[in-house]
Amino acid sequence: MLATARLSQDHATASRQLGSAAMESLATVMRCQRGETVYEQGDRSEYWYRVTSGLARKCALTPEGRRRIIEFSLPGDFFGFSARDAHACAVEAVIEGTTVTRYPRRQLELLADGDPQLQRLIRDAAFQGIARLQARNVILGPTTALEKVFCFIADMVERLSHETTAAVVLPMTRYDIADYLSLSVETVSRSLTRLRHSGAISLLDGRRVRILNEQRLSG
Amino acid sequence: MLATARLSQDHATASRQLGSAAMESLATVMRCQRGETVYEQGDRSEYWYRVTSGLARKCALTPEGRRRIIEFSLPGDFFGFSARDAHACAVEAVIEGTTVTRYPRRQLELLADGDPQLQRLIRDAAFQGIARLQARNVILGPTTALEKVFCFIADMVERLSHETTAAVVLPMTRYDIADYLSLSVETVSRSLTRLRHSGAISLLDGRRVRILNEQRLSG
DNA sequence: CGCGAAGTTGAGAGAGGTCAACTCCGGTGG
DNA sequence: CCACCGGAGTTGACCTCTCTCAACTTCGCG
Repeated sequence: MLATARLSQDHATASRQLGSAAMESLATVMRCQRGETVYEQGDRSEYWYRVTSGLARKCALTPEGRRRIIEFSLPGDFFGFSARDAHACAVEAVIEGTTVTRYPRRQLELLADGDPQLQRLIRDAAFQGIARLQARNVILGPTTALEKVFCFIADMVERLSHETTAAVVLPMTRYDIADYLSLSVETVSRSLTRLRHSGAISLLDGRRVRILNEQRLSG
Repeated sequence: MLATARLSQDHATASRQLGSAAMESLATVMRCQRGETVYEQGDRSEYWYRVTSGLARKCALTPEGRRRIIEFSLPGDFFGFSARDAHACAVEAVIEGTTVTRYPRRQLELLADGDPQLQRLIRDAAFQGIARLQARNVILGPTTALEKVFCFIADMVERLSHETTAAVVLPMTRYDIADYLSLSVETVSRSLTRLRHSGAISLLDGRRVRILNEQRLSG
C-alpha cells in the first residue's frame, strides 16, 4: 500500500514544465467558482485541460444517484483526454478560484503533428493520467477503510508538498474524500480519528494533516 | 451502471486497425503459455505491447500479499504505457497461446516524431487505456457485488463479441474475476447464480454466458 | 445571533469475507 | 480402464466491517 501511494511520485515534476510557446498561444484560462462545472458529462471533447491552481474533481453519477469521484486533478495535471467524442464524466472546481487552462484539441493535435517535443508532452500527460488512475485502482480494492484513508492522505501530502512528511491543508471536504474512496463520510471521519489516535497521522484543525508514522495503522 | 459498461464501446473498432507498416517492422511477436509473465513489476518500460490473441491481465500485489487485477487486455488492446521508467504492475497471459506483439518504445517514439498518423495511433491507444481504467473506476465503487458482476459480464460480452446479446465464453477463471472486481471468489460465484436465477443472464456450462435482461438485477 | 454546511460520534442492520465442506472436471499414472 | 489427484466452482454457516440512521458539535457567514 505504501508502494501504491508512491505511484504518482514522478508526475508533478514532469507535468509542471510548461508546454511550448506555440501551445500556450492556443490557451484560454478559466477561473472557476467553488463547485463550478468545467465540462458536463456528455459534452463534446473539443478541448484538453490543465489545472493551473486550485483543485478539480472528475465526477460520475451512478444510476442510483450517487456521486463517484474518479480523480482529483492538482496544479500541473492535465485532464479531459477522451477516446470518444463525448466526455464520460463531468469535471468541477473543488475550491474557490481554481484556474484551469483550456487548449483546443484539434488545433493542438495539428500543432503536435509538426512538433515532436509537444507530442511527447501530450503523450506523457496521457501516461501520467493512466498512472494516476492505475494507482487509484490499486487503492480502491478490498483494503480496509483505514488503509484507504491512510493511502489517500499519504498520496495527497506527497502530491501537494513533494515531501512525505510535510504538513498540508487538504483542499477537499470529507464528502469529497468519501466519494473518491467509495466510503461513507462517517467511515472517513472515523478512520481519520482512529489514525490520529494511533499516531499514524496528526490532524490539527480538521484540514491540516501530516504523516507521522506509516507503521501505526493498526489502531 | 449500464452506461458505465458501455464506456468501452468504441475501443475495439478503433484499436484493431493495424499500425503503419514501419511500425509493424519493429514488432516482435511473443507467444505465451498460460500464466506466463510478459513483464514483471519493476521491469524497465522499454517496450509497448499489444495483445493480438488470447487474454492478458495486469496485476499488482498488495503488501498483504493479495493479488489485484487492474485490467484485462483483449486482442487489439495496447498496454505497457508508463510515465516512469519502471512498470508499476506485472502483466501475465491468462490463457494458453496468448500472443502479444512487442514494440521497442524508443524506436517507436522516434518513428512517431515524423509520422503524425502513428502519433495519433499511440495517442488514441493511451486515451483508450484511460477510458478503460476510468470505466473500472466507476464500476468498482460502492455498488453491490451483484451489480459489479453484472457490469463485468456485460462489459466482457461487449468487448468479446461486439454485440450486447451474444453468448460468449469467459476466458478467465472466477478467481481472476474476483481479483478484478475486488470480491471474494465465493461472492462472485454466488452473484452469478443469483443473476442466473433472476433471469438477468444465462449461464450454460460455467463459462458460456449471455445477457438476457438488464432489468432483472434484483433477484 | 442564527442558519446551514461540515464534521464527529453512537447504535443497529445488512452485505460481503472467511472458513469449511462438497461437487465437478480434466489429466496422470498404475 | 479405472483410481487418484488437484484446481475450479458452488453452497452453507458464521462473523466482521461498513453503511445507515440519528443526534450532536463545530465552523463560517450573512
